[in-house]
Amino acid sequence: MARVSLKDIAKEAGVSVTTVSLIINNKSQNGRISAAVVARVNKIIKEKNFQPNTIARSLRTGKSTTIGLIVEDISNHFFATISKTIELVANENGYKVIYASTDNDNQKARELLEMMQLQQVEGFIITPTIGIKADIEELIKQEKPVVLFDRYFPGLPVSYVVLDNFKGAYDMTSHLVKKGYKNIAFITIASEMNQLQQRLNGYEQALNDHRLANSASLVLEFSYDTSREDKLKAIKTFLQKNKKVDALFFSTNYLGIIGVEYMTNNKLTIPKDYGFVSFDDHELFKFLKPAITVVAQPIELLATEAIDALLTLIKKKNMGVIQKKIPAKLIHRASE
Amino acid sequence: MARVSLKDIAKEAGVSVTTVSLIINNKSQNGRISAAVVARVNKIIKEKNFQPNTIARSLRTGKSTTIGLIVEDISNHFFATISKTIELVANENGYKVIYASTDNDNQKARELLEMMQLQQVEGFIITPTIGIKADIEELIKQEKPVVLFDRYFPGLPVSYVVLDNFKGAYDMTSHLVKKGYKNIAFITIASEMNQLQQRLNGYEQALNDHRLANSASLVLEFSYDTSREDKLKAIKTFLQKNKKVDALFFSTNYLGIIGVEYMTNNKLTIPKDYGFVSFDDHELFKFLKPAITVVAQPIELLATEAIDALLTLIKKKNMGVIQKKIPAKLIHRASE
DNA sequence: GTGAAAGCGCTAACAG
DNA sequence: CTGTTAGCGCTTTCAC
Repeated sequence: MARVSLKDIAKEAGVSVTTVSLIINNKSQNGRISAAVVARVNKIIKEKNFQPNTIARSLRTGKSTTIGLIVEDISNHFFATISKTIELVANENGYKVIYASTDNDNQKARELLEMMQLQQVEGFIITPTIGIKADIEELIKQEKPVVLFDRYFPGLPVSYVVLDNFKGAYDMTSHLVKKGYKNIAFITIASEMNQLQQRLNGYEQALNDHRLANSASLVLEFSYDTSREDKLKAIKTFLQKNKKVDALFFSTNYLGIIGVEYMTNNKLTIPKDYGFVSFDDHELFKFLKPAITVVAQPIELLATEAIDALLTLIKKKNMGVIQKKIPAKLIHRASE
Repeated sequence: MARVSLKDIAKEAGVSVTTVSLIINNKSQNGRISAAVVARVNKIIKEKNFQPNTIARSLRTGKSTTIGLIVEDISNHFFATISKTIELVANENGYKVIYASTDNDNQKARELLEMMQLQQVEGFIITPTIGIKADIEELIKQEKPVVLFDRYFPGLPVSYVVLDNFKGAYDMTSHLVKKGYKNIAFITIASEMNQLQQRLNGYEQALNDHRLANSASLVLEFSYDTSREDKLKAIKTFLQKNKKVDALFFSTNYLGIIGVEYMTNNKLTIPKDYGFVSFDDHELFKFLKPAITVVAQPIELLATEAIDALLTLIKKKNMGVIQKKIPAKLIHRASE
């Protein structure tokens, strides 16, 4: 059951390899090849179960029909779901996807980029780490199709598909204000990554627009590597110092989960003691009683926008720049 | 900045392509090439930033250094985590991985298999659906390295790495018996998939061995597509009919979660009203008060065993069969 | 309408 | 120690 090659088919059919190649690539159109030959060749292809060798074809055409997907962490629900959609759409369009996780490590990100270029991927979808800006610029210079995902480098003329973090935080904060909360605390991570920064901005802007005091003390910032226990303690201290706080807005779901833990530990109830909302949805938030109101990312949409953008970049060689901010979705439940 | 080829390097260095090829493949060993030449060529390679074209190499050698990973659903935490480890180990060994999800659909599984063969993957790790047994057999006949994952076809001489579901359920049930529970209910899905079947078997065997009545009525079986609401109702009916039940053993985590919901809805407390354990761990189980005791899958271990198995199958052409059942891990928390 | 032949970039006999 | 050369399987130009 050795692999049959195009040549075998040609021999069997008594035609040249050219003819067979034209037929399998549907270039037999405009009457180039006689219908009879097409039929005969196709029959033999079926019989012998011939499948063109993708690698040879790639070598010849210079296209690998492979795209590279680099995410922060594929084992994370958000990225896993994203990947699934991307893979699906890519497959539908005849592309394979090879993927890898950076774990937010610049060095690893760079290595992965290199590995994928070696593999001659035709384009990239990348969740960039802070340190690979230069590498991305290099990619662009080489006219490789690239779309950044989840975060981007403001100012860089590179395509991206990200959530509109500012507006998401802005809307949720406004919602809280309208509900009557007067002292909304924002609990976040101090991060160079612009998504979190923009969530903070959205929160502050909303407070300003509603003429509520935007005292810095209502923002609690952790550093990235603060332990769970320390966060719990910090929340306690923060809340004891700021007794007027009546609502808690967590900037990510894993922070929100710690918040939930704080509430249970201290026998506090939602929303009686504090209005409680979080950025990013999570299984747990739906499950809790009361369920937690969140500003959620439209995961499917983000994924299709990203892969669509990449596919159009690959198709049209004119290398435009596609930059999209996708609106977040407020999901009202019962925690505020 | 056009790609430089091996030929360019050879010309630049004033040597033949063979020499360069030998050098980049580290076959310059046993004194074949003079150290001086090696140094010179390497220098030029660095300068020109030459990277061998993987596709050409694949075409020539017949090896794609790509493996295919087919899981049930990459957006599921279990498979996502598995994938991450597999990808990591594969990369370390110079392999790329292309992946896809079957969503438990036979047709889709078959298409993915075909797509990946087209891509000339060197081996497969597959979470099989019920209906692709024949396709797997075909793969084996063609001597393609294959390792089945998570489930397998008993009797088929195909490599696999799966959890020891029987023993996991057996041990948990025994543990419950030893704790003094007399009427342990087992809540599961009626499925053709042998993992769940074996969990049930483990439960029943343990009861028999401990000479506890194994009346069929202590097993509650849902069909795969029963809705959440219907499951909740069915649990209620079941428990009303079987008042003596004192412990609940759920056969998967998503069933366990519904179980938790049932408990909260009905103001039942764990473990006072019912001892409560589940197969498969979950974020929620760790978080709850009391936290739920589970029999967990050692995810990392399963993944490394699977990729290791595949890699050794690829390496040694003698096509052995590697079949492993990995022991599950009882995680004692406070729910029983 | 169809075929001959070149060549994508690389590896590996084989020759010297 | 190093070079010549024949392909891997396919697409594509050009010729008939």
